[in-house]
Amino acid sequence: MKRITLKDLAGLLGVNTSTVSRALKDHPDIGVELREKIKRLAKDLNYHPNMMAVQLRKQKSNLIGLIIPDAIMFFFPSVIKGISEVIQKNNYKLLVLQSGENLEQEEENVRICFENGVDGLLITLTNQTHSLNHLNDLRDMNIPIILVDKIIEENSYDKVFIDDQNATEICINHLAVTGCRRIIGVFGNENLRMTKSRLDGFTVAAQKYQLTTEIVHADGTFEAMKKLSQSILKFKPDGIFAMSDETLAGAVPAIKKLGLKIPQDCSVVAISDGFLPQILDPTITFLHHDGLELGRLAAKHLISKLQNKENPYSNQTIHLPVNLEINDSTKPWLK
Amino acid sequence: MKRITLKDLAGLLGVNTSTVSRALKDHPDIGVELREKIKRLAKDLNYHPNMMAVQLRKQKSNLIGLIIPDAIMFFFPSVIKGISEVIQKNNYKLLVLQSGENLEQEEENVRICFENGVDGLLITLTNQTHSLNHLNDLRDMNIPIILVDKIIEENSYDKVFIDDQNATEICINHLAVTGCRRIIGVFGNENLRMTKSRLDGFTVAAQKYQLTTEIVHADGTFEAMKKLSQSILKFKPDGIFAMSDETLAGAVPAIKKLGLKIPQDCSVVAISDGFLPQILDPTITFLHHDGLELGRLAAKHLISKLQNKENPYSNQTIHLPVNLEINDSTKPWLK
DNA sequence: ATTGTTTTCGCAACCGTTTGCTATTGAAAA
DNA sequence: TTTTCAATAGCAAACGGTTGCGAAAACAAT
Repeated sequence: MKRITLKDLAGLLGVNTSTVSRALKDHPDIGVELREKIKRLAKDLNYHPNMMAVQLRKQKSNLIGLIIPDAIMFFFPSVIKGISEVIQKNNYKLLVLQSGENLEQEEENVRICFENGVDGLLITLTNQTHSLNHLNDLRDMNIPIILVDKIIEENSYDKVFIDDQNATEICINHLAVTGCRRIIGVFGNENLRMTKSRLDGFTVAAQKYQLTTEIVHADGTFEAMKKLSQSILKFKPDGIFAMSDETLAGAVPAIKKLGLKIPQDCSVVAISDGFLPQILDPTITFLHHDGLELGRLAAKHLISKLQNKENPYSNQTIHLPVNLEINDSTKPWLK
Repeated sequence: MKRITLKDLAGLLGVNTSTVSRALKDHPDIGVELREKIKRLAKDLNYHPNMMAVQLRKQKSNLIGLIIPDAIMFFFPSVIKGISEVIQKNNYKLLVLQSGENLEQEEENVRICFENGVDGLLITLTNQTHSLNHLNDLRDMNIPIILVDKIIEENSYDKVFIDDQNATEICINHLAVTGCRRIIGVFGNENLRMTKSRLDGFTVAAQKYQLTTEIVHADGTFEAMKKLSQSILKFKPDGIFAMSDETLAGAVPAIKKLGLKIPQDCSVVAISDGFLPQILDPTITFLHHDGLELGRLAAKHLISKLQNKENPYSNQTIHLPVNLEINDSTKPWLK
């Protein structure tokens, strides 16, 4: 079956397509009587506008591009959900592109966004992205772009992410005030800005509380587990900080395997999206790096830029508020 | 900055837009010399075709709609990833719409897909969806639609999901051959087709092995935990089957709380996407309901329909192959 | 009766590409 | 020299809407 078009409706009623177009959007130029007749027919024939045509004419796609490294990692599903929620509520549509931690794919994805005329872009950079030149085309067109979560410093785009240094300080603070003096920090890939910032927070807080510390860098869960095991044996910590879900997932088994009890023998605090710490036994105190809220915040910020036609590149840094979820004995996720 | 168009290029070179259009796609009608000149200019000026126009003209969007209840639930992130992978590899784009387990939102999302001229649709129905009438518009246009994972029986659309009954039988079989005789099955919302099928499998296998069984229905993790706790006290099982991640997440804490050891006092087997069973302590044997593969399979099926212009509504049922991951003592996810 | 003002609707251009057909060449074949 | 035929490039319609402007008719004011 062919799609019903404005022309079809116009032909059937012997009026001009422009009249139909206006009638359907309640333009006052069209008489009430005719207007109703047109709307009735449109409904009867189940007319739906062809958005490709609308978009072309209006030069607006109502499409938002979302480029992420990997839809499956701990954090991103919630981010997608948060973004999608806000986007849909504002009559935008979400084009989801995965880069698979691959810079070339990311560039390709940006190109796809450009060609499809996205009105705005939300992008979480891959770990390999060290320049933002591939965003230039979109920038030239004044299309708002927001860097989400994984960002790089040298740029003038808006960014939405948590204050990594502060978040880490809060975690270490908690360890310190609950009595820990010897703390191991488990960190991810040391080339990432995120890792560096959290490392900074770790160092600052450690100095403040005069803690004895040790640092473990690990790429991925398994490496974290192996390296931490050795480190624990040598260093004999009474507290461990995991900077991410990936490292936490390695840290907890390592601790258990050595026969240490959490938190009696060794406290654990992590920065996490929240699922893992509450599923582990025992549950772990964590600083909530809330993907859902981060997604919502980023999307809202983008939408407001779009609607208020603000300067698309205001170079703002928006920090997601964080809070510590003390979780040593309860399972609030079961509530 | 304005976007460079074919017209711009044509104007600059004093040729017709059709010439430029053909040159850029290596049409033999255009002389090699001119063709190269055009391509060079296009590259220099960083020309990108406007897909909205292309789509309108070609009446093809290369867009695939994905409608899911909730992007954050255990299973769906992997499904999204699998689909996205295959879709991108075939030069399609993914429009992701969430229904939030809400039928009206689902209908709205279908409408959005229709208006945006998706070339195909992948849809995981909400729990409230009991009819497929809202798909009629797309069906009338001969747009291929594939039901993924959550399906309903009464329809003639293609479906991709696991053989729930068989999967359950495999799980119960494993419990039986490892010596369990008294088994509790923990099931989700009893109105869902998926629950019914898994219940059927449970019953069939229980009969086959002459097991004594008990059934618990629970909506959500917390309810599963509460109901199962009581049930365990009364029934004294030596094996527990959880039909989903949601129920499993309730079952394991319930068992532990009663002081029972897994698997010494009570074996546990679940149908699961795989993350949770491998994160729990101890790790749980599970039948892998693989979202990643399911997504890939569904997407591939859709793409092949699109490319081969097959009958869009062949009413096929495609079952994802399943396999049991015996996981009582190892943590393969750390490998 | 004339002029002015609304109301109601049509005309046609436009958004950026694609594509069937035609027109203009120059060279090979007759 | 005339005919034939490629090779090359242009013309214009089409995709399905939107929108500025003008036209006709109806009504009010003078």
